[in-house]
Amino acid sequence: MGRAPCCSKVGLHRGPWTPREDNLLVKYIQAHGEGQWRSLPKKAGLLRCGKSCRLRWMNYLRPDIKRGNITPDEDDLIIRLHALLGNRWSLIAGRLSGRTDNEIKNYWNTHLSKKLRSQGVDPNTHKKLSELNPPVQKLAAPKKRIKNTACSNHTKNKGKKQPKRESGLEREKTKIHLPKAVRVTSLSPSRNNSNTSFESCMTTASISPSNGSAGYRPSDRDKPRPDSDPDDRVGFFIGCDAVDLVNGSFPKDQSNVAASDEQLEDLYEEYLQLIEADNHDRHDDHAQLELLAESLLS
DNA sequence: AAGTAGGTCAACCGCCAGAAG
DNA sequence: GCTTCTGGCGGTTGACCTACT
Repeated sequence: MGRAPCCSKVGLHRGPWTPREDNLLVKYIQAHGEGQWRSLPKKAGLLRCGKSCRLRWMNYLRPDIKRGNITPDEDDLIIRLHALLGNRWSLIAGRLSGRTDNEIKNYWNTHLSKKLRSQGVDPNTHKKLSELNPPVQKLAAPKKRIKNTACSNHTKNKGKKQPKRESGLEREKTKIHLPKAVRVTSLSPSRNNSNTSFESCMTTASISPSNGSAGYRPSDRDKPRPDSDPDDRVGFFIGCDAVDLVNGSFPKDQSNVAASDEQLEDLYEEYLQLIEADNHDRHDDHAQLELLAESLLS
């Protein structure tokens, strides 16, 4: 059955988003919530494909997104999750609060795979290259550039397909710093449910610890993959992440759970402790991660 | 200073599963 | 039960950036 394109591309804007478009999208979602992506552009006054709007929101404009500054702990977690889950970027991103699958995927492709190669590890199999095919090691890319990663992501609007480069000031304008939020309501129990409004996301925004790294898990991403068990709804909150990593199990019914701010902060603390403990006890955690992977993939 | 090669990452594409009609 | 629609995912692209020559 042929599938109609998600939208007619005729007359629609493509390429990098302008600050104005971002603004329109954010304002619309603030007012009406996420969802209904197909009709959203028209209602919001955007000449964009709904899919493009969704992507822009999910990967860039969402208030709970943490951009750049991927910590060594996150590095390590990504590598180990990749070893267990493979290229299941959304699942991996789901274990890292505020990170998007796109960011993780890009980060993997541009940094981590090279890092692994330079360590003599095949990024696909996570096995020693020497065990697989010794000559391949020469593929390890030499680090030529010293990059200021502190602002590598969100301070640059590296417009794609832009006819002309924006000035530094102009680029800066597209940087949108919205308060981080923690979503505690499940998205889209049904397609017509627009209760997952921006407001509902924002009402719990204050629970993020001041370091700004706690928070929301992209709930939709937790939707079981087609090839995974229906019960594999992974942790809905970052706190659940901690629980998951520690126990290798998930709360049975998360869909309607709304943790209190205090609970979430506690759970986040637990998460941080886990990361710290991880440095001391990799073997135990690896076993826990394997349990996690099994539960995700079974 | 100019040219080049390679890195980065936002955005796009095609496909799929599940919901809705 | 079938068709269509919608949202989501992973892979890929390509404009832009920047270190190097």
